[in-house]
Amino acid sequence: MPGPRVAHGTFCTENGDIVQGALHVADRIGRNSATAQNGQQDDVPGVMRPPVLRDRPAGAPSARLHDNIARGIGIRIAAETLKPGDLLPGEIEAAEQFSVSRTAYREAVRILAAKGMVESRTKTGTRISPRARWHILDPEVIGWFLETKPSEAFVRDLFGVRQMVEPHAAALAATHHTRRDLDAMTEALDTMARLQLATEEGRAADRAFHQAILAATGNELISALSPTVAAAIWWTTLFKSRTQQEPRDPLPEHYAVLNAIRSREPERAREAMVELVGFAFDDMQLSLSTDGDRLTRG
Amino acid sequence: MPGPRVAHGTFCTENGDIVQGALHVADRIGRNSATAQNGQQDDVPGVMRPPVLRDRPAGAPSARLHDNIARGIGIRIAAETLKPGDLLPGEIEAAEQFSVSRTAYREAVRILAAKGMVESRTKTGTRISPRARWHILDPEVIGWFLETKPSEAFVRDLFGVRQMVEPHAAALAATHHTRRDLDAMTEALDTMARLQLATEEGRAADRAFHQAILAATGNELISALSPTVAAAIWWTTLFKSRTQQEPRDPLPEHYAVLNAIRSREPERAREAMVELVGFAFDDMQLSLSTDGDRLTRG
DNA sequence: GGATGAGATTTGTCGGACAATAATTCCAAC
DNA sequence: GTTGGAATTATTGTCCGACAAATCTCATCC
Repeated sequence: MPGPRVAHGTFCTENGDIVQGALHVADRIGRNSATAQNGQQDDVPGVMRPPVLRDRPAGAPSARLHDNIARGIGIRIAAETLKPGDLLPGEIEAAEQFSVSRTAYREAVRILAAKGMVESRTKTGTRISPRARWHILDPEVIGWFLETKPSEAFVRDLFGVRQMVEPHAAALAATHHTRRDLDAMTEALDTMARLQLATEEGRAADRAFHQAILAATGNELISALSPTVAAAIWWTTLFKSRTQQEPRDPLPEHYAVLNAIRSREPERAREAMVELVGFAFDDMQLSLSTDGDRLTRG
Repeated sequence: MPGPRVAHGTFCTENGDIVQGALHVADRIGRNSATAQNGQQDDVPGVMRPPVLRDRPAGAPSARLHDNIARGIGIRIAAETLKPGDLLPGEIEAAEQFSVSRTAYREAVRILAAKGMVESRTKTGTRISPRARWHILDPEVIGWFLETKPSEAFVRDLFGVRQMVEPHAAALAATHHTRRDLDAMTEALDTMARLQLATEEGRAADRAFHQAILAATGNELISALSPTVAAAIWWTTLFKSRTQQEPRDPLPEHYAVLNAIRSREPERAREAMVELVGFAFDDMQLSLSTDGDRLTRG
């Protein structure tokens, strides 16, 4: 084998860049001892707290090796530490870097492949797929994008989806909603009013409100966009509460939407939602312009 | 172990239903001999031809065991042969039914889990997730749904997405499109005009046209809805060409959209697309009402 | 110069083993 | 009888080592 082989413990990008030790997920400090230490925080450099896009109730099965590895690689792909076209190390070497068996590493790769982010071929190896193939609407993938500081373009795209989806969904919800849907919206909005957006619970209620609207469309495909919408909301509300000293009260717009839906007026619901998303869009742009790169601070 | 144990070669649903031998994917007739026989058709009962939602050029890596198994189970879930809450057999038993190793079967399960369709827990086993958790916008999942006769509700939901996405996208494309985008749209439409929708190539050009519009929005999240839109188009055009003796010429609406986008008139593009989707919606409902259950015929 | 074949490298698959986890059962104590 | 807790046990999670299959590379031959 001629030519200088890449040193152990490194990832090699297509351009020849070397990512030093970029890939080691929470070394499993002695697999026999220390079962009690539930290391929640996987230390990925420069990440924000994991967004709660989907509430896993109690038994969080996130302790599985392959899930953690898939997440670790997925975040690095989202953060463009690993770029499309880059080749991952061979399975034996990669497994060693993560200190896991080849089996576990392979299952992680299967997860990433299922999300369109990598592609494996014999002899060729496993390489990062072109961005257009990523299943970027996949809840977990979106979560990985939010783990690092998302690009401005990504945040704008997220809001592009909101602007497209939510007014339409509000109109549909106005005509299609059931009693149960309305209850969910009402309860979510009441909790949001009670707890405000300063608390994580309050923000969760905000997301739940919007999710309830998508669900009320009666269209399960539209409802499947909830995580995407939630991601946009999560991002905005997080930074709004950080950057604005006196954030505008978002409740009036929300109740306007709810009331229009309750009284089954599609057009009014659409318009109210357009206005709500418009306000959120302004907040988002404010966050983008003012916040700079303070995003990664603990 | 008291009580009658489920016989070998069966899947057991939650209600106690037994699915006889429902799960055997293309038994790999002697893994040493007969490499030449590329068994393209996985024999799943009552399926239509696999839709070409994403064109895999040449090296179709579909020969992999875990992909086939994931696909087989995914289709059965989509077809509701396996229902949410149902428990899959244990890994050893399931692997035996597919005549593969536990490793290969497990990788298949990881794929399905990555798409939100199953959930594995120790001791509990692997069970089908509630429908709301399925990543139903995932291209492969949509493909699995189209493999069997989709429910009317699903087809309507697909069109609900078209009605929401495409007019908005057309308007965005009118303002955001680049020269390259316009070329792609024009070429696709010209091919469609030349080959008509009777040929698969012509239908592919139709899908390519709509995909180009989504891409021209410049929003990669909206663009990620291409497979969903394509699925709706695929379904309609397939049955329109079967059921209608003299299908209406779809080209005028298409060129109306293209011209509006080319001249950068968002509102006109939106309206033209509303009309186009409206026509398609009518065709879809016609197919649903007239075609009945002739769908699965070879 | 192009086609062809041998070799080497990488993923794909196999089989068996043990660990970790949690549902179940059973026993004991109240 | 009920409740609490410990032992049992079934199931997934992980590891290891080996071989098969595919295909890229390169040398060879026509």
